[in-house]
Amino acid sequence: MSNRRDAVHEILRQSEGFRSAQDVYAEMRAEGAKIGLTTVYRALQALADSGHVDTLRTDDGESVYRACASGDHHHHLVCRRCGRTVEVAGPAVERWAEAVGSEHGFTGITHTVEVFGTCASCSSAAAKPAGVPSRA
Amino acid sequence: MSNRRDAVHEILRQSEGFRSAQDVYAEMRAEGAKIGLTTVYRALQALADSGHVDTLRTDDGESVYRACASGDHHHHLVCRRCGRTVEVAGPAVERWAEAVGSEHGFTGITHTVEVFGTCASCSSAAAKPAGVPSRA
DNA sequence: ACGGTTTTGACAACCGTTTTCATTTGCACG
DNA sequence: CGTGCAAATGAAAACGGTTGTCAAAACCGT
Ligand SMILES: [Zn+2]
Ligand SMILES: [Zn+2]
Ligand SMILES: [Zn+2]
Ligand SMILES: [Zn+2]
Repeated sequence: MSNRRDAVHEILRQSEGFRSAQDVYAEMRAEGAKIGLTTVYRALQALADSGHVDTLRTDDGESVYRACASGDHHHHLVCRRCGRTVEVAGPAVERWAEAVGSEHGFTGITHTVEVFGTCASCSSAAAKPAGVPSRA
Repeated sequence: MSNRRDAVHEILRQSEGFRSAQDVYAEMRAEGAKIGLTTVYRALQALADSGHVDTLRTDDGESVYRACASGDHHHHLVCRRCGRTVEVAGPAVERWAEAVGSEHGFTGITHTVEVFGTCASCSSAAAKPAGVPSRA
């Protein structure tokens, strides 16, 4: 439908990790795109609602978004340094969550699972000189 | 050390689920306690830093806190209706997170895991008349 | 071209949280 | 008891991400 929406989606597709709304907005403006911050927020929300992008909250309360390859339910292993993210499936976790829920009489179980760490290139860069910039 | 800090801690101890800073502040004022919102925020942060309370972010970005019985690492199964929370251990999840991390060359693995659902009393109350208030 | 609908975006309002900073409190020492 | 000093407190202002407002702009079928 919306041209803007696709533009935002495209930015996410070209990104390696999760991006914030302001982040995406800044990049689009830098590229000369004529778009408003409000529209970026709306696009991201729409994409998230329609399940086209995954979203999560950073520790400091910022919402970040990512266009994931898999449309199926999955989780994320994200580098806390550079943001690089890999999608991971966790059948074991899915079962565990379901089990622990019903075990206590809870229904309609959902869960949030995120794994953080320092990726190989970042941890090797850390030991030596200054590393590559951040965000991919 | 601080008298205020303990007072805040106490409120959390008496609570069944996670509470927000403003939430705690409101209750303390209602009880006639003379305390400022700033201090509540500081107390909660200190308690969280020292590991005396667990904290997590709600979907709408609010930080909430809870005084948990177990000092060991654990996760939470929280009723999305009334907020009632039960602490759950998940050795399987711990292992899985660690495995999936190192599998991809990540180090210093940490993780966030929360399980949500509707508790037994809430789901039975939902089917019939109007339910009990919220928060405990 | 034309009315009606949808989308857009500059700007202001929101709201939880953090900072600031002047005041109060707690405590050791004389 | 004073006095001095450092930590704690809290009212109010600043912050920052997000959402709401509303008038202008882009679309679209006719
Ligand atoms: Zn994903
Ligand atoms: Zn899952
Ligand atoms: Zn806990
Ligand atoms: Zn764990």
